[in-house]
Amino acid sequence: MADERAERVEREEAGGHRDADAVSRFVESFAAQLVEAGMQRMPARVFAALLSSDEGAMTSAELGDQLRISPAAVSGAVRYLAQQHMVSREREPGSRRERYRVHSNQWYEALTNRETVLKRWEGALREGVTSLGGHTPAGRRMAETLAFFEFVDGEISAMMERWRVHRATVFGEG
Amino acid sequence: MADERAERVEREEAGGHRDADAVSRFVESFAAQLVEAGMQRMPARVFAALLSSDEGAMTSAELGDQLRISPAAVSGAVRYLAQQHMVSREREPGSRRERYRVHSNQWYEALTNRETVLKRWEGALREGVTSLGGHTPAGRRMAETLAFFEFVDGEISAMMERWRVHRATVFGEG
DNA sequence: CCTTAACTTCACAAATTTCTGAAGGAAGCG
DNA sequence: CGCTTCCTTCAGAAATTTGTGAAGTTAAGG
Repeated sequence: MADERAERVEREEAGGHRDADAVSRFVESFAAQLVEAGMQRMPARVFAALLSSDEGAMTSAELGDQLRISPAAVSGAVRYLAQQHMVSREREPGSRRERYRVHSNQWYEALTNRETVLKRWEGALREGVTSLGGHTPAGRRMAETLAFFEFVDGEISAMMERWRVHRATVFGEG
Repeated sequence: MADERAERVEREEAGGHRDADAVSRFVESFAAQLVEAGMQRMPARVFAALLSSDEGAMTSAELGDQLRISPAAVSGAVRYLAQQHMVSREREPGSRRERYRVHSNQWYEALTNRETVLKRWEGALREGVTSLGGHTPAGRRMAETLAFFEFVDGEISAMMERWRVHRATVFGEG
């Protein structure tokens, strides 16, 4: 308790004016939602931290410090997030430091771009239709499910296009 | 190996004309996709088995037999699936047996009806906007993300309506 | 070049999750 | 009303996952 308070004061003296406790509470609660949705704990926490940073970017050390986790944990989490295209890595030229950035409006596009996932589901279902036979009840059910995913696939890009328009009108061309 | 073959012959003699091996391969590969998407293993396997059954329904015993799992495992998996509205339970009147059914065209509606999830995300984000302050860069990023989820929320029901129309034209009013 | 800072990888300990066997009901059937 | 069948619950063994410390790698800076 005393430690946390001391740390918070220290950080605020360093120039920030944010309520570190409130931010931390948000980070943990948002991360919890992500975890419940299937994301691993560390990636979720790291992502939430980046999302709630003013820069939209943090260094490995900052992440480890705020989340109280080891450099190894940061490394693993960031590798995962980068693979999922939810963050990108930046090298500050002339430094060994790396910054991890969440591209505010690109990350949820990545979320919907689970295209990879959808495509794999479709592949598995297609295989199912083949092995069950399109004339069997099970095969027909499978074919319908497949059609649904294909439909969703097609709809999503249209939806994202509408979102970009909507976003531009509300938030301006960011 | 010999066991598997014997079992398959046995099942086919029992009246089925399906290639049990092929079905099983599909069940496992589709379940694997579901697992990768965050579902627990047993629910995923049970669900895949139901989906690929001709009836679209199986008893607890049939599930345990096909998947080689204990009644306890079936029970747990089915409870989870029922909570998620992905299967429903049926009591054959005058029997202690219970059948678990996947309503072919309702389960993926349940998938998109992760409304609950979306709403919770929105709640967490709203909290984030409040604690970060709408005037800070982080707060603005958060607000935009929130707007995205609200947008998606609204779009999904429209999309599902279009799907129902599309489905009716392709598969008939099933 | 050598030093040092920063990130990564790896092996392992700890925590968590998963599945089972066994015991405990509920509900049909005689 | 007791027997039997089926389902559920529960405690615990087994497997998996998770996060750490320590060693290794890369690249900047003197």
